[in-house]
Amino acid sequence: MPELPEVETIKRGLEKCIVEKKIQKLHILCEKSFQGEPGAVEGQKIIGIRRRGKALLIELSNKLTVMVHLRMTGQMIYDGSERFAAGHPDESFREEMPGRFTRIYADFEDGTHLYFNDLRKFGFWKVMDDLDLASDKFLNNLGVEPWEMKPAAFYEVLRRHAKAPVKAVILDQHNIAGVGNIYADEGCFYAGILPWRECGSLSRKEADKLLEGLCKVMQASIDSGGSTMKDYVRADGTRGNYLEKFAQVFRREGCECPRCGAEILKTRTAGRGTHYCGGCQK
DNA sequence: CTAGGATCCTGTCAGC
DNA sequence: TGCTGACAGGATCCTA
Repeated sequence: MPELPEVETIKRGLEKCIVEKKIQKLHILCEKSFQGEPGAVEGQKIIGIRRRGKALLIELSNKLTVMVHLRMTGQMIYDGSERFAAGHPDESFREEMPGRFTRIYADFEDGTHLYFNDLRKFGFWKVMDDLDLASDKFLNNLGVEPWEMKPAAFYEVLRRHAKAPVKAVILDQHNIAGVGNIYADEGCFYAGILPWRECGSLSRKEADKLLEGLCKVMQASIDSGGSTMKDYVRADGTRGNYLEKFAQVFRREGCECPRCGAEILKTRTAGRGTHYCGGCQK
């Protein structure tokens, strides 16, 4: 599940691989995954890559931007002298490209390729001009990046959604950008808060700690992006390891809590699998 | 305005 | 073995 740190990792990886390269041809293998005219992209040079929340924005020499959203199972794979892949952590990036799950791919002028794989077809590429960008609903309604969120503003958000569970509110991209299921659980664990607590029941101190936790777990994951990337790049297909390295509760049900030793449990909150420690989260 | 559930898609896995 | 249903979880849409 690509969340903010995974998308940032892709951005940093692709910056080194595809900036300054010219797109020769774009292959659309799944119509649903691509919005726009492939012809508007072909012949263009990639001049920069930005990220906003979980969205990747690839800027082209003709002023158009390709917005890429990986949703749940998207992967970006660059195949040059070596292979860089990041996004949804499964093994399909090791396969021959284009593969079973390749929905779009680009041929660069220098003979290298960029593949977009997406098992469940929820992700997309969308060609946009300045007007589209300025009026885009997703981008316009997106909350601020976690590290730009002021503690007072975060507390305000929680007051506004006083009856909703904490986890639902931090997952909502309108409230804060980039948090997904993994970092929502990890942030709640950091703050010692049960994810289904009503937002209105949090003290200012708890709210501050939650915001701090979200920033810290995501920053730690971004900082390890280099090693994650390296793992993905290897031809032997070793899996990226941010979950093993950093997750305290996510997919750890049945394990011992690293903080208090109680058992990590799993339940459902806000319609999602939710991992928590019954011992030290209140 | 908010809260909560259904929806989109496809592969994997548990249970019979 | 082969079927069925639950599950995965980002964002949008719909209803109350």
